[in-house]
Amino acid sequence: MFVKGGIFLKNNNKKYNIEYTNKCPECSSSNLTKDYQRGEVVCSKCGLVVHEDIADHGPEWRAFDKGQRDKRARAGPPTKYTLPDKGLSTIISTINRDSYGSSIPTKQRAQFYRLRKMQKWGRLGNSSERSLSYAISELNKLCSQMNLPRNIRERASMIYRKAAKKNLVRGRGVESVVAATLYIACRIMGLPRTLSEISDISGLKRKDIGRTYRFISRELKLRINVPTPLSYVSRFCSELKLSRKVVEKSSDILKEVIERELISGRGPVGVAAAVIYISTVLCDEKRTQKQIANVSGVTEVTIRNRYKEITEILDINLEI
DNA sequence: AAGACGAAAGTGGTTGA
DNA sequence: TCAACAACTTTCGTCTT
Repeated sequence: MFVKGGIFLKNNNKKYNIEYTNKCPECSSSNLTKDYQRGEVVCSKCGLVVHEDIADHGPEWRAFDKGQRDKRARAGPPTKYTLPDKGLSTIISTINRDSYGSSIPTKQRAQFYRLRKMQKWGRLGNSSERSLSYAISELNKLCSQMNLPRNIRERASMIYRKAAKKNLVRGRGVESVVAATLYIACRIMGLPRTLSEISDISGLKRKDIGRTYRFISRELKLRINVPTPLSYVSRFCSELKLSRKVVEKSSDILKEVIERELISGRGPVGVAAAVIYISTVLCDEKRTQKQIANVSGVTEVTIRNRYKEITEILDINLEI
């Protein structure tokens, strides 16, 4: 056990090791960058995503002197949208002691037992709250299977709450709304996942998730930007175990592609896949179209079509 | 044998009348 | 609401390495 800012971290925790050793397992460079917004630790030398889903253990505010700190400090953890009651509930303790620490007489213990039971019922009593807690457990399942950082989880459940409040879940199935809110949260936080990825893991149909996603974003008037191909590049590259060089090459090519307006109307995932393919060939770290197709979820044909267009217009020669 | 290529037909979403 | 349309997928035969 180690202590950091009053928080105990377990020794066997993988996150702990990475954050504290600060060495890349691939090239053992100590130049790791933490990106709390993306929830990733990236090696600046080789581009390996050393760890995803890092948590920010610090408070969400900053204080510059003792006065400010005292003013802002408060009891308890920050509120969490992933708990059904946002972590704000009062719970009758199971320890049979009063506020002075002396034990409660046996006579009254039965009474406290009944109180606890009734409070439990009351907390998760009505059906909307029960379905909310079901939705959140589904969300947590999905997120951990997809290795998504905490902030996306929080954002997704925030959106789900809004949807539930507006009665948008009814008749749509909790699972598909959960998947859709997760999809939205990923895009808002700049870590887009494709509909196919979420569909594969949740076991729901891509079409259904897509339809629910459009419905929810329209009804809640969410303004969601179209993801740029760039937001997929680093993730796909790290899944393909490609070096930093390829990532940089890809974003260089992508810049030109965007300038020449080669992406209008094209699916961003296909463009990202094609650019990565080109970069792997140019950087002598070639991956087959099939490998790239597998991680990106578009077909080889699409990669071919995109990369033909791109190489033609940008005058890139892939021979030799 | 594996990878790349491209033609052709099919699918699902968007758009505009 | 419906047809036209572009992007993308699936399938498959052919060529190259």
